[in-house]
Amino acid sequence: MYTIGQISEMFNLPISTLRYYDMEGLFPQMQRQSGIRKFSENEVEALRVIECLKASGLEIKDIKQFMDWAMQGAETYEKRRELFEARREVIEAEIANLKKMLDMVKFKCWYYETAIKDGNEDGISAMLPDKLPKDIQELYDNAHS
Amino acid sequence: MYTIGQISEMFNLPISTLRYYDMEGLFPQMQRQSGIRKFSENEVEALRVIECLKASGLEIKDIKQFMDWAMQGAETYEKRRELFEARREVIEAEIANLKKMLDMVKFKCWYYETAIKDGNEDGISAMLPDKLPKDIQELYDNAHS
DNA sequence: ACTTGACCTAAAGTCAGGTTTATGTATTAC
DNA sequence: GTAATACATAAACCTGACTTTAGGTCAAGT
Repeated sequence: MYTIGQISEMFNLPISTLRYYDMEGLFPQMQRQSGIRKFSENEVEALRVIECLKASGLEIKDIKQFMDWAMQGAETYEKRRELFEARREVIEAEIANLKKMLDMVKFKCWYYETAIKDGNEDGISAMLPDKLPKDIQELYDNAHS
Repeated sequence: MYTIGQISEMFNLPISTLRYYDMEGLFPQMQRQSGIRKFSENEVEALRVIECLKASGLEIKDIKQFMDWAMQGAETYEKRRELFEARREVIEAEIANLKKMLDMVKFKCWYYETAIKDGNEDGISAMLPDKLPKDIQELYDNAHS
């Protein structure tokens, strides 16, 4: 069992955020001891799920919906499975997009390194759009596709 | 040269968002023809950079800062290089985090598939935390590390 | 001529996701 | 006994990133 302060340190989240999540109903199982929140393994796991659903772009109210389903037991297994299947696709798409963004960023790193070396962007401009060094060309093409 | 409507379709962004970006100073080079915005290749590339910096978590005002640097020419190459190096680290960290979240989501997909098959969560509970099927155990361990 | 559609601005409005403030309680440290 | 620390609540406040509204210009089609 943990206090809100301990959980705040464990997850590196402000106490105010944890209380806000609680108010929004994200810890439907949480117990209290004379008014004080008691976070158990149950809530720790809930927080891991919250972070994961948040990372997938889900809104707080939809995370609450999931918590509500979890309280309803076996009859909502299918809904919960569908939710995670959908989040899986969203996260996979997001990773793919970030990889593309990363290639753009890597290209720009090379771009400015080269501009610093040359003192100007003229040499680079002359190589655009398809006469870049092979590995850089790949980054550029991927970032501009 | 493109109109705001064409750019809106190209990037799948609302016209209002493009005008908002312009108001925030993200297209410092943009020309106008009797009041009407003319997006050139320059602005198209700016927008690609905007999307990439946004994806890396940069705020609009910091993207404007970058655009201001770009207007100042060669003297800000180093600042711009440092910015992209920093964004690179942020994006790499974000991809790593999303991969972890993805493992949690995959674990949960298996969890509910199994719960649906079994009609309850008892069998799964009995396998936790370290007697899961090998491939699932890997997902679980990664998601809980 | 007049309607339609695409553009324009300035200003107000919206929304999610917290954070801060003001006030109070309960336990521990000296 | 009193000061510090950690907890509590309700309600107000804040921020970033848009979006909507209200009003206007301008060119093309019928």
